[in-house]
Amino acid sequence: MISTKGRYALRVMVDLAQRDMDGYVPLDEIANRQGISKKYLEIILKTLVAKKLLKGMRGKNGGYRLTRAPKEYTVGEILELTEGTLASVACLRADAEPCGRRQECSTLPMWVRFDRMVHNFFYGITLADLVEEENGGSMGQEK
Amino acid sequence: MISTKGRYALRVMVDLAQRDMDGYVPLDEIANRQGISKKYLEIILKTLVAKKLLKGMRGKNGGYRLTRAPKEYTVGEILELTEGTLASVACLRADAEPCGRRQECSTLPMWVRFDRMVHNFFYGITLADLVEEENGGSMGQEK
DNA sequence: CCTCTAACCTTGTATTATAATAGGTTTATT
DNA sequence: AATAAACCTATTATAATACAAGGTTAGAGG
Repeated sequence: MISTKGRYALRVMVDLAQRDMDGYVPLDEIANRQGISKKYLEIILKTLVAKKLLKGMRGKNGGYRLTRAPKEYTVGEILELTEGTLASVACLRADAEPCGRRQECSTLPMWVRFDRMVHNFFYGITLADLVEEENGGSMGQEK
Repeated sequence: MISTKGRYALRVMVDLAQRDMDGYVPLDEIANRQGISKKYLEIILKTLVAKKLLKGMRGKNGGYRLTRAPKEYTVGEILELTEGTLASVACLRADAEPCGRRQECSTLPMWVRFDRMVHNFFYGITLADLVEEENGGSMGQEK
């Protein structure tokens, strides 16, 4: 399950993508609009700033803004960053200790296929897609 | 992330599917073969027995066995049962309290699509598929 | 009938993650 | 100088995960 961390991060990114690029949007405003705890959001945004997905500006007229165009962000990178990993099982995490049952595991091939599918799904969607979708665009080609 | 509960359950089910249908396989044997804590497995198998995916038999020559043919089990039902839900986000769980932001949520449509994809993936694989896969069968049509 | 085996049942517990809250410090702007 | 807002450090309540311990019940075989 994707936790609130990743989901909130995504919603904030879409929120920022919707209010243009010029000017900073203060956390207070985002938190109120999205109905998310201000203090909790602060923690989440700190990560996004650290990883350069957002730029933070202090003082009056300060706030946060995107560092790239919406279509240059994939949902995958945002989730992976905030959730720590997108891996569906522990043994497929990047930091996993090698599993001795790799060769004989009856389920590993399935998990690998699943992981690939998930990765392709999330890395195939950009922030711009989500903004459009909300504006009534029929983003996708269900498959 | 799928926890050990679901992953172990799956591995046990495949294990049982491999040792034919006649006779019961004791937990001790499964736990040793799979390298899983016996006591923890007990808890997991209890659920599977309660939901009639397995039959348990006490006493000498007792153990566990499948109640159906391997191809009559989907991976989806096994995971959903042991994990509690397959939903990728809290607001899509069956027991979720209705979210007031449903209409305006910029990410919900994406989560719905993702959920559908995950559901189709896991409900499209049977125990029999996993057994074959392990025996060198090239189960699938990568897409 | 007695013993053994193995499922079943109840309880406890260490560790970790989640989802925050509280309060102080620094840096821009007016 | 005052104010706004990001930034930083620490704490915490709740829940889930992944077990472990020990006792109870029900079949099978001698």
